[in-house]
Amino acid sequence: METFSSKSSSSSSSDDDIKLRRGPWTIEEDNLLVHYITNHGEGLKRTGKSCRLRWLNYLKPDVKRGNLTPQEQLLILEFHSKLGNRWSKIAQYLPGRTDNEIKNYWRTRVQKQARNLKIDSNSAAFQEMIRCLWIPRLLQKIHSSSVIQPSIQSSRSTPQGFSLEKNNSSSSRSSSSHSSSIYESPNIISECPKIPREIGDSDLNSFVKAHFPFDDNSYDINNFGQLATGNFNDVMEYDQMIGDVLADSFWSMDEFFYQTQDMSNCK
DNA sequence: AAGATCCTCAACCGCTCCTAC
DNA sequence: AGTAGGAGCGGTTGAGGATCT
Repeated sequence: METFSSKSSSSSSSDDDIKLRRGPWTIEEDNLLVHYITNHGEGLKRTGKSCRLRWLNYLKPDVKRGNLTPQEQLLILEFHSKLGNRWSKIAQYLPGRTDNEIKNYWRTRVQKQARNLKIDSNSAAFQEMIRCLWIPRLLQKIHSSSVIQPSIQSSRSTPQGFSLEKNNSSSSRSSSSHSSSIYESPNIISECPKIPREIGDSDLNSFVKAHFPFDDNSYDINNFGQLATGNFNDVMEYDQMIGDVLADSFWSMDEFFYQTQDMSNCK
């Protein structure tokens, strides 16, 4: 009897995955293994576990390298809010990205911002900040790059049919049977508090306290930057003003802080 | 220029779950 | 039903590169 496991690996779970064989080894498999060891030797002084990890996280041909795109960052934020620290689950929605990579991104980028703000990254307040500040900015960034490079489209899809790229056509979006909530997210912008353009640090302090009631009020408003010197409907205008300095594929909240500081300098 | 500090990310650890026997 | 072993997962570590002083 031969059995197959449909249990997904950390890096992939699409329907066309090669099914892992389980159960007793067949003569053919034994011969294949003997042939392989005869030709290549036992070789490495590594455990199977270590080899597996090296393959999945680094050597596998479809592993993507390089910085996460704004789209990918958006997906991570979105799915983390739904799934929590279930990295392998989140990785299923980012083809070519490993659970390890996503986990590292969350710890080194997202949690870093929470530390800067002196708030708990698991707190409702931080989640709200991501929803109201970070995600809308990523959406604006994605939108502005799709204007610059409208040809960027991909048929690549995630296990549940989420398109990784923003669909420029509202009609085609509405025709999809799997419309992703992520790209409905621009509504977040209107749902979230508008931050007055002309606002001093002390006013900003009050504003943030009013709209983002942190558990710990000792957050450092200086690290929050001049974040609130405009509202988010102005971001595209700002992007045009400073040129396409964000044309590269990576964008982080750090840059967000720097940009907003620059923006206030330009006034 | 050099030492200190920070940051990133690949790899390891230990636990849980699943499967074969 | 119980046990052993392997796979997969999330948390953590540490080497090495980057940046700061």
